[in-house]
Amino acid sequence: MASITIIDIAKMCGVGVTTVSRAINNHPDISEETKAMIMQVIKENHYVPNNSARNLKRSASKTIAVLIKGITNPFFNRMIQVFEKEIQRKKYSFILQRVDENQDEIEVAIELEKEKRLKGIVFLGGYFSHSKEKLDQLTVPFVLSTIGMTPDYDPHEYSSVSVDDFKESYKMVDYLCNQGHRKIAIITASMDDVSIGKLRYEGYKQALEDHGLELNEKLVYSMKESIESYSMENGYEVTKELLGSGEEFTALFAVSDSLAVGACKAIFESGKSVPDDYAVAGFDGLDITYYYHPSITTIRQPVEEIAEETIKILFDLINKKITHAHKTFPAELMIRESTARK
Amino acid sequence: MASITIIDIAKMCGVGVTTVSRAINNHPDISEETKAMIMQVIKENHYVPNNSARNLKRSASKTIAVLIKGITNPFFNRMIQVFEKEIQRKKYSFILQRVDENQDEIEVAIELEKEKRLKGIVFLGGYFSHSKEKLDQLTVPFVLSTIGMTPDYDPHEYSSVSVDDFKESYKMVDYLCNQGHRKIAIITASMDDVSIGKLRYEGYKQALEDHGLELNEKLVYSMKESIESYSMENGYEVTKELLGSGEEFTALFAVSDSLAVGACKAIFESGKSVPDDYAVAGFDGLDITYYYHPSITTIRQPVEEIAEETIKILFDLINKKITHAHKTFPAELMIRESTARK
DNA sequence: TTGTAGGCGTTATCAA
DNA sequence: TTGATAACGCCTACAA
Repeated sequence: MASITIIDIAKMCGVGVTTVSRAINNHPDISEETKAMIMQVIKENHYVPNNSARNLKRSASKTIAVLIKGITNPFFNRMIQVFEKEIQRKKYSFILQRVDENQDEIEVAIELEKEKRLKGIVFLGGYFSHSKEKLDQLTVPFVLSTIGMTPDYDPHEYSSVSVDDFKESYKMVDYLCNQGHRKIAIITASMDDVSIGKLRYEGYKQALEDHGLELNEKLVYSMKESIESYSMENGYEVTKELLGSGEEFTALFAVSDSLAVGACKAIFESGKSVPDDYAVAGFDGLDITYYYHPSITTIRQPVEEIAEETIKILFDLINKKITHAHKTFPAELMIRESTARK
Repeated sequence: MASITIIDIAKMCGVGVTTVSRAINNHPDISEETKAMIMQVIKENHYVPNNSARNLKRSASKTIAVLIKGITNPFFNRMIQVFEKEIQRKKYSFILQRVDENQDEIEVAIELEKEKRLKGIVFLGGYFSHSKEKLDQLTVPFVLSTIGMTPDYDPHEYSSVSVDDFKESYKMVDYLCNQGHRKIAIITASMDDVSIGKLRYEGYKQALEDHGLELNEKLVYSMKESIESYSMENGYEVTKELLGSGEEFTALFAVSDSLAVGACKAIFESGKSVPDDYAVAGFDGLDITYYYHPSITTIRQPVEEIAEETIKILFDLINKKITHAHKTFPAELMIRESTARK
C-alpha cells in the first residue's frame, strides 16, 4: 500500500504541489482560504510529509542533536530535560541519539549531520580520544558536555563544559582526611582509563599526598570489567572483595554514586555499618544519594547549569560569536550521613 | 562547503555511480579489485552516504524502531539492551526513539515509519488510549510492551506483552495482609489514570476485600501532579503528607519502586523505621530495591523475558505467522527486609 | 562486469 | 498568489 504524497494532495485540492508545500511550511505567499482548504484535506487523508525527502532537499534545518553514550546513566536524565527545554526555547528541534558503548560517536555524528542537516551537536558521556582528523569531519559546531578530553588535544579546537573532576575529587578526599580518616580506599575506573575516571583518581592521590598520607595500593580498586561500569552491582562486588581482603580502612571513596550505593550494601551485608564502621562517599549527586539510608555524602555536579551553559556555548558557536569556549563549573560537596568523623 | 557525493567518488575512481553503489552495498556483481579500489577512495575522502537519500529511494529497510515514553524510567534500560541484542541477532537495525511526555507516540511512529521505512515498532511505556482510526494509520506491525491498553479496544487488533498488573498487585497486598497488616496505605497513580496505575490500584482494592478489610480512603494517596510521576521525590513528598495526616497504618504499598524508596526516606526522616514501624513494598523489581538498606520487598517483572517475547512476537507479526498475540508473564514476589510481620 | 538514466517525495527557483 | 520544473543524493532496471 503506497503512501500518500504531496502530489496526491495537490490533485485532490486541484492546486499545484508548490501551493501544498507552502501550506505545510507556513509560507507567507499563500491565501488564508486555500491554505485552510489544503490543511483540511491533509487532515482528512492523514497525510504526513516524508522526512527523508525533506531532509534531502532542505539545505539546512534548525535542529540540534544530542549524542549520548550509554543511556543507562541516570545522571544524564536531568541534563536531557534541560537540553530539550533550552533547544525548544530557541525554536530549534531536538534529536536525542543514543550511541552504543562500542560504537564510534563521531561516525554516528557525521552521518547524522548529513542526514538531518544539523546545526549543532552536543556530546554527552564517553571518553573522547579521537584524532583531530576525525573531528575535523564534523563541519557543524559541537560541545563536549561532561566529558574529559585527552589533554594533548588543542583546546582551541573544541568547546567543553564540565566540572573539574580532579579538583572536586580532591575536595572529597581532602574532606575525608580532615574528618580524621587515614586509610581511605577508592573504587575507580580501570587503570588505563584516560577520562574522568582517571582525573578523579588523580585527585584522590594528590589529596592523600597533601595530607602526608602514603598511597596504599591495596586500597585502590578498579571496577570489574565483566560488570556494567559505574553500576551499583559493580560497586557491590568490588567492595565485597575489598572487605574480604582483610586490608584495613575506615573510609571508602567511590568515583560514582551508583558505585557508592553498591558499596554500602556490601558493607551492611558484612554486618558492618555506615558510617560507624566505614565512611562511604560518592560522586555526581544523583537523587538516590539523598534518598538512600543513610544518605550518602557526595559531590553534586550542577547539572542544570552545565546543561544550560552547554546550549549557550553551542548557540554562540552557531552564531559565530565565538570560535571555542571552555567552562568549568564548581561542584558542591554535599556532606550527609554516610561519612562521620573517625 | 558542499558535501562529497557518490558522483564525486565515481568520477575520482573513473567509474560509474552504479559501480560505487555496488561497492558500498556489497553487491555481488562487482570485481574484487575495483571494489577495493573504490572503498579505498571512499575512505580517503571520508565519504559517507546520505541516509535521507537512501531512505527515500529504498522501498524497505530492515529496521525496527523502539519508541519509549519518558526515558527517565530505569526499568526500561535493561529492556532496551535486550531489544538491541535480539534485533541485531535478526540482522535488523535498531532505532531508539524517545517520545516526550506530552507528545503523541502514534504521530511520532507514523512519521518515523515513513521516514525510515520501518519493518516494525515496539512501544514502551505510556498509556495508550488512542483511537482505532489513529492506530490504523500504522501500516507496519507493532507490539505494546509493558503497556496497559484500554479494555474497550479489540484485542484482535493489536499485540502486547506484559505482566498482569492487577494480579501481581493483588499478590503483593495479599502477602501484606497475610503478614498481619490490616491498615495498608497505597501510593498510586492519579485517579483518572487508565493504565497500569489503575490496574495496580484495583488489585489492591480486591485483595483488601478478599481479606475482609474495608478500603480506607484516607490511606489512598495519589502521586502529586506537580512532581515527576513515579519518582523518588514524589514518593517522598506523598509519604510525608501521609505521615503528617495522623491516619494510622502499618504497611505502605507504593506502585513503583522509586516511589517506595522515597517513602522509606520520609519514614526514616520522621524518626520511624522500616520495617519495624512501617512495612514498605514496591513494584517493578529495580536494582535499587536490592541495594537499598533495608532491601525493599517488591514485585520483580521478568524484564528480559518480556523484552525477548516482545521481539519474538514482533517478528512473527512481520513474517505473518500470526495476526496478533498477547502474552502475560508471571512476576515474582521478592520478599525482602522492608516488610515484616505485624 | 560496468554504465546510463529515471525516479523516490520534497522544496526552491522562476515565470505567469 | 499560484504553478511547472529542476534539483537534492541515492538506488536499480535496463542496456552495453
